[in-house]
Amino acid sequence: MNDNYQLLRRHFEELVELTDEEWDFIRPHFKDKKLKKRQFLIQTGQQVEHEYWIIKGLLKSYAIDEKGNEHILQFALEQYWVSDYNAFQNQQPASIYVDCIEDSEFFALSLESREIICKEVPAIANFFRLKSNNGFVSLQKRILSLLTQTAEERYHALEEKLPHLIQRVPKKLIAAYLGVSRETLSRFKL
Amino acid sequence: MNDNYQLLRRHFEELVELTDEEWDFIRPHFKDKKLKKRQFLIQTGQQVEHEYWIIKGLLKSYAIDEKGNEHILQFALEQYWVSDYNAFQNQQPASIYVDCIEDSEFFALSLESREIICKEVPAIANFFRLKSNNGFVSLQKRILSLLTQTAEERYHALEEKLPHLIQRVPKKLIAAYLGVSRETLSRFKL
DNA sequence: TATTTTTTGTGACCTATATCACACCTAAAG
DNA sequence: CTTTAGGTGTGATATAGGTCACAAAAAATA
Repeated sequence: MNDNYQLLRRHFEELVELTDEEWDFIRPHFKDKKLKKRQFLIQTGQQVEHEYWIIKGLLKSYAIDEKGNEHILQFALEQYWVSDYNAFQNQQPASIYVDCIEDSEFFALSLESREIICKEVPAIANFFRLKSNNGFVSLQKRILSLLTQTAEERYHALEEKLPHLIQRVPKKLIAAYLGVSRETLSRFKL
Repeated sequence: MNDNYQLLRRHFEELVELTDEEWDFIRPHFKDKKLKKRQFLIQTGQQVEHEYWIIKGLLKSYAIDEKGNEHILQFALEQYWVSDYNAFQNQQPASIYVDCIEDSEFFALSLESREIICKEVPAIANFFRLKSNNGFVSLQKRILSLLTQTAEERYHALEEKLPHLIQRVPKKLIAAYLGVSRETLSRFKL
């Protein structure tokens, strides 16, 4: 339990420095939460009061289109942050789902808590700024991959980037992430 | 000229509050720059020392694939920020191009300047954090549109979001942004 | 104005990927 | 164990969209 907070502190310290006093101030703002496989962290229409840092487990954030097809925005692994950021930041009803692919454990941070710790501890504001910048860059890369690569090339790129993930989740979810049908995905590989 | 700085100040003040002293501190970090149509702001391989706030004009940021096709990441209009953020933040060689679709004018902010003003003026750190969060959310929406919509649906969505833009740039650039060939784009519309 | 370059439309044809249908297999649940 | 629900592979066929080719229109430049 305590170890998990240590993990979180180290996560912050990958990008910024924190004094013990600063850490003591921010630590209580993170609330532990656990969910089992197939349980929802966020559902469309709901208010989104938190963002979550994943201690253990695996989740997916996704939208469902009119035809009922699932389209995955993000696979969220250990040490990742996840939420419906549009809903969270702009305090609007959620427009995506987030649920657990495996039993998972997180730290929940509310919007008020985030604003408080960002205000009181400039290093944390910087952490979130840098984190968000990195997230922005990752999404740009994904957009370029959707614009420039074939589904098969995207599959191989993912295989290279997160080899572990492909073993860990059903192929149909990989397909829903890559933007290709399960059948077509099953026809490439090798 | 002075007016442009006023515009920038107002742009910051859409998200955060600034005192006159804070503004006087940050203002000199923004350097005026102008380019004409077809000139490059950033080219692949170059070091990227600045991000830019657009006072006037229109630019595109894009990648070129092996077949020589252009894929547009962003159209950057007045009041938008643009750079190769991966290259800028991680101080790596640029992997995209940014050039002017129209004669343009910007304020350039160096990475050092950004870090200085973020450190000295917490409101500015917050501004960039919020801005980056919003950018992240926009890119997520674009990814979802690429995953869930047909090219024609994406065209109509863009038409609705930025009607003005469609008049302002050649259709082949709209096609390069939507991820569709110019011929196919020319076949929908109405 | 004349001339070159860029943009746009449209036909003919091709290809990646979607969809539907079914069989098999594996893993969880009773 | 046995049963049920997911997960996976593969054929047959349909379709959105790509590619190539050419001509007309519009815009930039001389």
